Amino acid sequence: MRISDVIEDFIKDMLEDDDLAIIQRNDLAEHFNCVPSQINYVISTRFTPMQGYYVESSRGGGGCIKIRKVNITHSDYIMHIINSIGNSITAKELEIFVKNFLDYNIINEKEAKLIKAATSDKVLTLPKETKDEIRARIFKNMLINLV
Amino acid sequence: MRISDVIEDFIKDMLEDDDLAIIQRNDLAEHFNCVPSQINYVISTRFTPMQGYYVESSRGGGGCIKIRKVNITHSDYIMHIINSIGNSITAKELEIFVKNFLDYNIINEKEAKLIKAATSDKVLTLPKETKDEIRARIFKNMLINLV
DNA sequence: TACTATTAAAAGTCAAAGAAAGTCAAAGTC
DNA sequence: GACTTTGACTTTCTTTGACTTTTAATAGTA
Repeated sequence: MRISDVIEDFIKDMLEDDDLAIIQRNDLAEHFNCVPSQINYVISTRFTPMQGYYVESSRGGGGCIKIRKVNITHSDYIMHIINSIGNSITAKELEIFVKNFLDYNIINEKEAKLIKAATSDKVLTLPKETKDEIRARIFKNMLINLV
Repeated sequence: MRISDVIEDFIKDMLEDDDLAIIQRNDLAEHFNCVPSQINYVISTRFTPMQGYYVESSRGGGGCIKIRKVNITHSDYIMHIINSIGNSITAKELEIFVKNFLDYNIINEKEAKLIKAATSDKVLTLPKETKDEIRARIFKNMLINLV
């Protein structure tokens, strides 16, 4: 079994007990006898937002990595939408999605406002193509966090 | 838990009871078994005016440090923050603001998540400078929509 | 008593050392 | 060829401590 898989399982076991796993990168690396950056590798390949995890970390003395499992419930619809969005989206297209979410009570008015605020054309002062790409990234990431 | 966090919590607990906390640097340092300048570090990173605190101090015999929590309305607070943000902000700086909004119940967990999701480094795949600028624009626009 | 000088008790500053985590590309595996 | 492992190097944040500055308290003096 690959070391990455072992570490993955270890963290997932932690998340069984509690839906917040707090690890210290160096300790964990030492525990599994691997280099610290291996932990980064595991996290970046197995604990991505798309896979339903939310990761935070802090450096410096006492620093650590916090991994949360985001609860997947009425999320199938959202996941479906996320998957259907390519790597680029216009403000108009996005608005239609948001309207649908509102209709289906997946989000409330305030959340709708926030999404539009974060993705509006006014705010993303970038060349057209980059703009639509960044907008897609922002939108998807916000949606994942609504799951 | 880091000693800085413990001290931060200790002072914030004091501020729960009364919105003026008076401490003596050396006593506090001794109480937490750290060097006195650690207290300065905590104050300068966690009790800044930007974070809604007002700090006064006096030296010499009987000297002390007084920390006040400044209480303004939510919308004033948000406007104040918006005005204080330049045209560029890092993810870390933004996170501190969001943490404070949460502490003051200006936003809820879900909204905090949305803000972070929309402004995270991972999402804004742009050169450092542009990234911080776009982040500031997104953040401000989201905040305006919270007022 | 009032005024000055001294002392000691605070708090402030700043940079070095230490403790994490992050990045990225080369090397290794399957 | 794609995924994994490794390690050197970077960045960020915290802790520590030596040194500085300010000022209340106290002692000394006219």
